[in-house]
Amino acid sequence: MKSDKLSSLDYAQFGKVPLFKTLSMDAVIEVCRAGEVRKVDRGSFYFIQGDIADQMYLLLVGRIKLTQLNGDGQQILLRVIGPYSLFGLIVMAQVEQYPVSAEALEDCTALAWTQSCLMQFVSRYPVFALNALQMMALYTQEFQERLRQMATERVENRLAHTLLRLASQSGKKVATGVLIDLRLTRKDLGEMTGTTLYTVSRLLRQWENQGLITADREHIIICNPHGLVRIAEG
Amino acid sequence: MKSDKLSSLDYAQFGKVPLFKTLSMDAVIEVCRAGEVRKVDRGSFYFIQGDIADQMYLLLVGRIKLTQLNGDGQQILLRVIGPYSLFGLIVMAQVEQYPVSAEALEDCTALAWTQSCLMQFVSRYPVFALNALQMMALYTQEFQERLRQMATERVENRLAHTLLRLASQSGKKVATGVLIDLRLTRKDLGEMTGTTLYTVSRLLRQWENQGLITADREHIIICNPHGLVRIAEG
DNA sequence: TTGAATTATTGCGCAAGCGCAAAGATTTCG
DNA sequence: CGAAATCTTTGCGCTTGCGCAATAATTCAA
Repeated sequence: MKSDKLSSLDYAQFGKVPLFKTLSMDAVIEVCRAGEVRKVDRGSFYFIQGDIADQMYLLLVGRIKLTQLNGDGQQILLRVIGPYSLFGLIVMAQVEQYPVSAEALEDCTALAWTQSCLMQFVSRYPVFALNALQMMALYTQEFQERLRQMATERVENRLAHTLLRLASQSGKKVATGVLIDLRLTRKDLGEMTGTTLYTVSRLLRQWENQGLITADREHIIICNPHGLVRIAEG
Repeated sequence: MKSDKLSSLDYAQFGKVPLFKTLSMDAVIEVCRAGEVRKVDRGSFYFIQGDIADQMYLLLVGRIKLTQLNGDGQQILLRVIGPYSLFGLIVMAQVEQYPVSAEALEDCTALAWTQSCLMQFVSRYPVFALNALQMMALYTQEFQERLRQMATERVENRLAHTLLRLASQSGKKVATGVLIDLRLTRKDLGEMTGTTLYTVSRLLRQWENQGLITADREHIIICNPHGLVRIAEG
């Protein structure tokens, strides 16, 4: 991992990061100046599940995949994030180890802060801790909800929910619908939904035949969101 | 729900609540004095999923079941808590609505604080927010883990995990093993594990025949934790 | 450009576990 | 105490969706 000091960046974007909410622009600039720039090549990891949790990151360029392994090598994909998203937030909660792995899907650039650095900012700007709490609460809610879906809903409902969530988190409007441009494989979608790549392939094909989506190899376009919602809701 | 002011209680116990970690005993007493005592009968609710989230609670007496519903009335059981556990922590994160329901399994007594009251304590004792963040991070981790288990493991593994988790959270040592004394029904266990009461019944019976557990109607005793771990790990 | 690697599709058989039904056990409450 | 309610067990048939295998399509790298 190469590292550097931050030189000149578009500070306007930083203000929109939820962790910095209600901070003055001066404070935001001060915080960002204190971060180290860290670059990681495609396929490499910012951290691996079980590593000592010592740094929190703000992604500037690229895409990151957050995954969790179990004992026998099976993994689930928890989320895929893009620029101006935080990862490793757990560091603010003073947890010992990262509970997930963060893999660069493309060549990535991120800002990194150490735990002690973050704690200094917390004592100077107390709203920092409350913002972090708010973000963590949203994660808890999301995972509770996904857990409930996993426990009570069938694969087709869950996959439809996954597509809709991805579309709302990072979908782009195009002529024929909403494009999910995350280069997710059938295996990735299976790991997000709790099923196999075979079942994902069969369902996507079926929905494509029904005109609900266009499932090109890596670009999925949702043509009929309403129809997909009906499937998601059972 | 009847309510009252706190009169005389065993303050020593309050010090052990994780949210109050590193607070002076004087501060703990001040915080607890500010809470209102709220009693709820067995079968009633402190709050229901979707209610405006206006109060955080510290359970003093009884047991509370936290559940989440989905659209068609199916529910999952997220956790069962006992005395000196917090619930409704989400209020500190300034989230609009409770994402779960809190049902009294027995006649219960709890201390309740309003959001504005909590925010005052946060500004006076900044470590409050960090402690809340830490607790919320532990929840996130637990739900991530349960999500992964739900997605990748089979029912028998998950049920064994559930029993082991319950034993470690609230098990009591008895002559023949570790007693889980939460009066959980087969349906409750099914809702925690993501399966049906039938499958729970069959598995418990099977494990009882193998001498791993004693599954009385409402008391489950784990006689052979090691054997159960082997099942949990596959 | 060509061969290797990765990803997607689809047929097929099978196992896990769902869920109805019926009977029995235990608890609750008037 | 006795009736109603709740909880548990177990047989049985059936559905979901897993997962191997073979093939095809696409991408990557040299």
